[in-house]
Amino acid sequence: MPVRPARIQDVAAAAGVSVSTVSNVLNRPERVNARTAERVRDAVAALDYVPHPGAAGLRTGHSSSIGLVLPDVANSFYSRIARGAADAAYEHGYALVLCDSGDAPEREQGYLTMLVEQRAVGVVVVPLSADPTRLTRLRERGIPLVLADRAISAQDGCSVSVDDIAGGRIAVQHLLERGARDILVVNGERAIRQCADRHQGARQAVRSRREARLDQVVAKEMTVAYGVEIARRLDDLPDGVFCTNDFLAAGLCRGLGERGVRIAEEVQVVGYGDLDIASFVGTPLTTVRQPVEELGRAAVEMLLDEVEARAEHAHETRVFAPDLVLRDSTRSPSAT
Amino acid sequence: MPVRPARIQDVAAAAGVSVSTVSNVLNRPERVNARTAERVRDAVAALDYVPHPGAAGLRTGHSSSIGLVLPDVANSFYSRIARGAADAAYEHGYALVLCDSGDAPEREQGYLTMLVEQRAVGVVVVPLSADPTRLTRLRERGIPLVLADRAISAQDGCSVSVDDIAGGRIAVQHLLERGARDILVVNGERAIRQCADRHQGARQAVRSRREARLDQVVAKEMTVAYGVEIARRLDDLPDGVFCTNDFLAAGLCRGLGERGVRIAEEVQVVGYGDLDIASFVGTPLTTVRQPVEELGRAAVEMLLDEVEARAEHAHETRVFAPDLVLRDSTRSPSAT
DNA sequence: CGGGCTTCGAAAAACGTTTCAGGCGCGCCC
DNA sequence: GGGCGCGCCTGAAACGTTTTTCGAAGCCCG
Repeated sequence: MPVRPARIQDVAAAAGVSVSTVSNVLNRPERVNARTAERVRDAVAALDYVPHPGAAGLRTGHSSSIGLVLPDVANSFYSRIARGAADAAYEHGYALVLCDSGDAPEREQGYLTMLVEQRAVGVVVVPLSADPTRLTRLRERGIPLVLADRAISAQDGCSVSVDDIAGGRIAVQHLLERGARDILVVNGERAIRQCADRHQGARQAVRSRREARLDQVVAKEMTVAYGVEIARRLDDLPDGVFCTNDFLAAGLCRGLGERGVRIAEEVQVVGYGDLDIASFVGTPLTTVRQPVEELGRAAVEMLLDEVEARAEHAHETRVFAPDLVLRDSTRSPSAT
Repeated sequence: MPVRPARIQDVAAAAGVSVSTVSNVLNRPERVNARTAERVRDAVAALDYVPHPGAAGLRTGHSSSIGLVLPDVANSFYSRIARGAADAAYEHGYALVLCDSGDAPEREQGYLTMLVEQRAVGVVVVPLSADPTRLTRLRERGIPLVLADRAISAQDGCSVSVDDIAGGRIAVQHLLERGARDILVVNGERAIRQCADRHQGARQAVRSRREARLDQVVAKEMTVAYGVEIARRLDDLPDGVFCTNDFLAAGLCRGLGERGVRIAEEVQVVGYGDLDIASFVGTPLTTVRQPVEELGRAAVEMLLDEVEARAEHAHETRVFAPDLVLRDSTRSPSAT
């Protein structure tokens, strides 16, 4: 039986005080006498009163929900972002509205206008395209915006991302430390920013060692199948391979396995992303781990800082450092 | 420069009509003359007016957000549910509030009260525990509830789930059809409802073939590692194995591989879940696919039916049928 | 030509809060 | 003893809609 929920007025009546006193007890307890406050709180409990944030928001102009727009929650990278964002939002008492644009720009747009309608207090976006003009509507409306996994010009808002250059660098540095000198980068399309960056990091690492050389082969898609294919076609074997994605790495290892090549002993392999597959695969992959949950969490926190500090908030571009997870694919059995 | 958004009043002024007319144009266009309507719409466009659903909700009593409470978005099963739910919510114009309880009952509870506060129009819950008493608060408030992946007594609300008994049955039926007669079920803890159900399905399938027999071994955890372990310990080989989870299946295949057993030819293996790993693994796994996105989508749709139909809505328990994805682990190379 | 009906549009109340401007009583100080 | 300040509380307006009630035209038909 859906009972009509108690309103603040009912509480006021029950406690024998005015509506505004109840409101004060709830929002600025210091303004009200301890004894009265207690009476009010008793009434709240007795009536099981829950405030109506919608009505409050109407008055204050603030809602208590923030938007999270991303291309596909079913993709583990994004769902990890969502996880971190949800955690942070929960801790700060905000509701997180999940907007899955499903790789469709018009849907991304639709979500943005929905968030404008809802008067979302701010939005975290993992944008579909590099072109940020779509986001101007938010900006016009004065809704704070944090971009994730993509840079934004500093005057327009905050952004969070993972340092892919550093990721490429530590991957290849590790290969170098483990003695590899003839290193191959198995990369995705260079048009993808992440791929270009990771390659650039790899080059940086190699540059510090005179005797090392770096090659690159580009896979059309970053899938296991293409990894296998590339392994089959390899003419002379490198002694270290850096795959810019774990799928490629997994495929490469399998392909090399088919050729009788021993991973780690003959060819050391480093992947990227620390996807589930990296640890499940025949020889578990050494790989670059990205603090993705942190990304989501930080995005929300920067957003809320902007929301709450308003005036003295300075836009910030926060870049997270990836690290390396050591597994068997770069650890020959002889080693400890 | 955060411009104060246009209100309905501004639109009315601009169009030279009253506030109520604007409202009517927006909500019940049939009530207003086409010419006036057009003028109003022009004004709306000119002022870039977006209605404030919070204010509307205040008046109508309905909000336009629905809650999705689940244990962990980063888990692919749940994130797929979220995907389906987000799709459905978007199509119906509702905002989906993501509530990740992170396996913590008190947090689940916290989210539920938050949803009550927000006057969510309804909630889809994938509950942490089988005990549904926690959900009574929602019920008391008259907030419709749909349970996902867990049954609910029909008078209390709708629920959606996947038929695990059928899943076990088709898995083992397939093994039988492919000639297996000595079948092993590699299962998880029998306390887990899914595991018990899948095993029951397996038994049903075997019962239809007199000459077939079914064994079971229980893994402490449903991980790749335990799968490997079980394969190593196996005394006499079955000719068909049904693993109630793809991780176990992947591990089992690897373990059997180590022993020189040829998958598919000597032992046919079926997994469960169609996780990413199933297709990436050395011999791609035949596995039971669950229509998880559909689950999420259906949950939201049933919820909205209850919300919108109210009186004539009948609670429903919808059970989805899984199907089989055929891959190499049950297809000997000789076969087509 | 007039009456009733239809069609449109307007005015105003209501939704549940917050907040601002006071107001009331009490104690303190002179 | 009176004025003043302070602590505590109240009344009322405002937030942006929807919806109900009602009035004003215009039309058809007799």
